[in-house]
Amino acid sequence: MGIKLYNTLNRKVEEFKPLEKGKVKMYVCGPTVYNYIHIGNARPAVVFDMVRRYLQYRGYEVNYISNFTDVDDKIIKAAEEMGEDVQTISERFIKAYHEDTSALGVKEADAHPRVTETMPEIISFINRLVEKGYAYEAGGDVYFRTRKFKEYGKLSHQSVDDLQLGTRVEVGEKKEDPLDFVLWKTAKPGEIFWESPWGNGRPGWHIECSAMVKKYLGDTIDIHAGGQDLSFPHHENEIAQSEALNEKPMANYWIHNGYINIDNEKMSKSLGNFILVHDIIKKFNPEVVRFFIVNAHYRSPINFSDDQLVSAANGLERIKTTYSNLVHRFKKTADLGDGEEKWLKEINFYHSNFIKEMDNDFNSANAVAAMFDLAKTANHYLRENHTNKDVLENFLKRFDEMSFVLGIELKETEELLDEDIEALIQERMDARKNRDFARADEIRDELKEKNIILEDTPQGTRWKRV
RNA sequence: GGCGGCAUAGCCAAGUGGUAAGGCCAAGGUCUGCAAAACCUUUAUUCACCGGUUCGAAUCCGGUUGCCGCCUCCA
Repeated sequence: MGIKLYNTLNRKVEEFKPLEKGKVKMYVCGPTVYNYIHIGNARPAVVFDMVRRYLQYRGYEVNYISNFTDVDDKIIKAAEEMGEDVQTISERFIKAYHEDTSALGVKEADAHPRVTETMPEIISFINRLVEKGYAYEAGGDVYFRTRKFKEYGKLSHQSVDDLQLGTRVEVGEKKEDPLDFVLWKTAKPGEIFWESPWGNGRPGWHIECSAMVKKYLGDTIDIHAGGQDLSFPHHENEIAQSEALNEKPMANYWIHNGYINIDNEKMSKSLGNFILVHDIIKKFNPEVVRFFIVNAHYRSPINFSDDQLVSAANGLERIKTTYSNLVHRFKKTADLGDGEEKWLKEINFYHSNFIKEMDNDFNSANAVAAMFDLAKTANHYLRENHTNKDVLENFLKRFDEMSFVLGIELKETEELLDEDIEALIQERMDARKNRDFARADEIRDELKEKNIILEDTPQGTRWKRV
């Protein structure tokens, strides 16, 4: 049994077969950097990071590329408004992007190419499209001749004639056909520009991804990913550009994540109903935000609200508590418990459920359910008077694997107690032995004020910071 | 107008032909010196509605209603 995934190209769940055995070439469309990212932008970063982690966990070597659009109309506009130059703006928000996504447990891509650093490849790409007759220059702009690419619409399953009905034709348009889209835009006076065979200008939005994919991964890649709203026109245009030039499929699998909604409406900048990652992680632990995201299937729309995050926080806390209880017990256990086989079998059962669910189009919602099942089983085991180190270790190992794939850290940061606090815990233990519960409770309250929670167990008192 | 998605308990969310996962919240109980944590029990005879196919449907087909998205920048 291998990995299956839903391919937007044919709207079917198919078996994943990489181009090269054991290797995956993956490209994820990244952000235009003119603002902090909101939760909706964070979703693809998180879910495709999870996809990558899972592929790695399943033994694939993943080459993962994600771009930054660091020059385009919106950044130029933002630069004008803020009275700064384009590069200052994009640098600032690239840095912010890395801070926000890394807080959410997203690992860096193998490369984060930027438009401004890919200019020669972009220009050469356009040039070759012009040579092949797929593109034409018009008044300093260069356009892609959409109708010439016969398979246009194959990703979004639209026919060019239906598309045309919805296309707005602007006054003064230089295009031969309303469906044509821009590859190179001539610079207006005062705007940032690069020199090209067609005069000073900058690339259109779609061409960068085609050029970057070719540069970093080659003509055909395994997985191309992005938000659902990119499937048209962005990904459709990428396909047209790349396949017109390379005459090979651009990607074998196209995967798209669903939206994050607020009150059942798409979170978007224009509606003004967005929540910045930057802000929400001041209110909630970032891993709670990540847990909330992976708790749903990546293609389902999810509604975002504080209540949902509270619910996610409580659920995550349960798993983390179980994990630290396992660690505590592991440290205290020296004896051997009975019935290893039975427990190992259960651990194995839930672990293979986890794999089975992730194999099935990365169904992390069910994978998380398997993790909860494992937690329940672990809690059952922890009620045993005698535990076996081997069994405890197996629980921990499986939790570690799941936590790697989902990108949720279960390990507590090792913080040593101050000597004073250590002494207080010891004093309380003595007081309890002497049945001086008033003093014992006093100490517990005192520590609670310092955000240290004590829990008494047959194996001694364990503590945690909250 | 074209293309597509969704509707499952108080809330969230899996399940796409075999008799409703999981989480949160709530109530009761067990354990505990008291707590905490945990465990147990209870919580949808039912999956928007109406028909149909089938031995059998939340799942397939037809229709109805409501909500959402893409077709223009958007993750």
